[in-house]
Amino acid sequence: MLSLKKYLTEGLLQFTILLSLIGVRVDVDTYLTSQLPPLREIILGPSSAYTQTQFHNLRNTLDGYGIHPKSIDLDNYFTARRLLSQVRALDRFQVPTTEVNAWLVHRDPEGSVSGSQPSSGLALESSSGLQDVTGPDNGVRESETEQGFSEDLEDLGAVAPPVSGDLTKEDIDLIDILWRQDIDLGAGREIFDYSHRQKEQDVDKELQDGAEQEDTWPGEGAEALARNLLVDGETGESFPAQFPADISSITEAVPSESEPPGLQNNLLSPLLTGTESPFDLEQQWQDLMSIMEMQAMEVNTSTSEILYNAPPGDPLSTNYSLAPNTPINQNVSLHQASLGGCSQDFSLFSPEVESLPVAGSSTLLPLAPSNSTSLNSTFGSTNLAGLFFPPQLNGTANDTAGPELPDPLGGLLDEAMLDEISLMDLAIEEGFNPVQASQLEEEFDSDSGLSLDSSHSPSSLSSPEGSSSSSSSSSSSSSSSSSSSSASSSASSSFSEEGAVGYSSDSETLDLEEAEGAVGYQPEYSKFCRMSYQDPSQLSCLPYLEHVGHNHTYNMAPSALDSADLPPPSTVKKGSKEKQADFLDKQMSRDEHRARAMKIPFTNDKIINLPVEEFNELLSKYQLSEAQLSLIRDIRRRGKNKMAAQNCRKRKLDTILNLERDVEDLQRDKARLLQEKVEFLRSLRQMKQKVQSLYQEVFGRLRDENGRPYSPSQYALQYAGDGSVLLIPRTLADQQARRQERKPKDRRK
DNA sequence: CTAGCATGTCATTGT
DNA sequence: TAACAATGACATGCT
Repeated sequence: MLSLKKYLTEGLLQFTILLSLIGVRVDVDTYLTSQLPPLREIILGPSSAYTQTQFHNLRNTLDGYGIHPKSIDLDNYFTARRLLSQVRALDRFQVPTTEVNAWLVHRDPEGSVSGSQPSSGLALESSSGLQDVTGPDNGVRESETEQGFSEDLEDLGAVAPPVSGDLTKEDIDLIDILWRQDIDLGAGREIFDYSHRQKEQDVDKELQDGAEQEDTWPGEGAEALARNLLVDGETGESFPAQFPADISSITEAVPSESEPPGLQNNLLSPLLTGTESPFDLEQQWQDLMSIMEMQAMEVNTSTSEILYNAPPGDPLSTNYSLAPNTPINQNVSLHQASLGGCSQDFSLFSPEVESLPVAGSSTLLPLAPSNSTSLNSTFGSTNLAGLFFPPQLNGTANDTAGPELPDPLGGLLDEAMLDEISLMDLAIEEGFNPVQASQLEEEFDSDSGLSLDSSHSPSSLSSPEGSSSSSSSSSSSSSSSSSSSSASSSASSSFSEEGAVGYSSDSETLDLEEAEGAVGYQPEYSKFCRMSYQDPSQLSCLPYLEHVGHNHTYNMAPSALDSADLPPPSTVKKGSKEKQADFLDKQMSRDEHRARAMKIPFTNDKIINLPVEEFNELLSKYQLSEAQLSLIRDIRRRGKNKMAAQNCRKRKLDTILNLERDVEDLQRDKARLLQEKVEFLRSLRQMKQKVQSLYQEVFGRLRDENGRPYSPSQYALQYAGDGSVLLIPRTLADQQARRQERKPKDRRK
């Protein structure tokens, strides 16, 4: 199936590429949607399920990773994989590459070379560069999910150098021009065809056109482009072929002049979260497209070889007018900005991203604080710094609060803020990982953001819960956590009790219930097969017990029981009877064998499940030897203990599952609380800022008896407990601040 | 052949 | 105290 899919996909893509190269535009999506639903599914993978399947299939082919044959954990497995990919999608550029490739394929025939070419190259380079930088930075990438991609990157690095000048086909000269422009701009060809290279090893044997590809790298690259157009290199996710249309329209909207260096990079970075999310890939793509369109129309400035080697802060400071409030760290390179921010920063995805269509020039802002590993630096880069840190300590004091204006609130605010920051850092260290943090920040910055509860924490995802419910279905069906175990166990135990109270038919239902509980097949099977099993052996001598069976066949497959049951004993030949007997012997437990050997006149089932009184009564009816009695007692003890062990294990499992669920709930709560905390911190920040501005305003208007303003270095406003404000000398204010600092510390001790 | 797993069994403890 | 449930520990068989 996999090979078929791959073959179809690759073949179709190749065909499309060829058509595109000769100027025929092919809208694959049309064909797929209208004619070949199966193909569409194969190639496009419209649903997340398909995406997952593709993903795993691809993974299997890429690195041989396979799913364990046991399918119990499939749900969790898929969910975990999907979640991992989601989370890690934050620091990856995958779709942009695809997008640009697609554009190239469709753009070439039109002959417009210069206009959008830089943008494509930039996008590609930025994506690859980001990937490269991201790889080592993110520990999460160590997981299997990322291995394939890392390999891709390695391949990308190891790919043969660009073979510019090897052109052998005239009809793709134009493409080569484009590519060389990209190279001039810093984008290597290998960037474009690495995915092809990677796939080439798998596919070329089937494609039979390896020679052509090797001779002409542009064709090869274009093919790779077209492949990327539809099938993602890493996850196997497929993208609708209509993207090229959108992209071409977008690129047409881009001014012919090159774009500012940071634009592409920055433009794409906010999309990272959305583009790879398998939830609604197409929708997100459209969002992406709209954003890109807006940016492309708004920004029409200079070119961009700086994209990769951009001087730190250059794009930020030169091409964009930054809002005074926006956190900008000009020491941050673009690479780091996009990457580090994704993985580590709270404010990478700040409201500016959300409002990007409105203010496209501010899209770079979120990138700024990427170097900061804590809120400390992030805050420090804002004009709030004056509030949070004493001016004398904050070298990058903001404009509003000059160094000559000491902060009277410094003592209180600083400590409070530092505590908060340390708490935040602690929270991060405690497991609220940077990705979560950044997403959390993003979320509370934008109301429309994904809910942390539903997407950020793997354990807190709603879908995983749904899938994990399969594993915990038993627990979920049995009411709440602590009571569930007892409930589930009481289900089986109650049956046994019922069976014990009233025997005869009840005991049979008891068996059936147990059997059902143990393996989950229909009780009738065991019931009947027990009877037939007993026939040939001891029941022949004790025909009146024929209707009584034992329940030690609970783990027998129903089909086997059924087949053993079906042939009527009278019509079966002796050979088959012997076989049946052997089969019976094999199916019988040790105690049953012993009981048979000891000529115990009743079944183990009775021995085990009869109430004590009836059991004793039964024993009294027969003249049994001491050995027989001992064996019967052992059988009863072992049988009861066996059921008890089963119940115990079931209970244990339920407990574990419930604990697992509780952990998930707690993690969800933790994430929610952290989110609330961030929101509180934010509001606190705003309030402090307000207070600070008010303070400055009031202080600035104060005049001494001579009409001169008070020096902020000598005087400070002191807030009294009754709400009044006093103007006191700075030294006094500092002393009071120190006292207030000490007090809480002393309390802590 | 070994590891891991499921299940049975025993010993012990608590009810 | 008898009966039994619960459970840890170990044995056994299977994959």
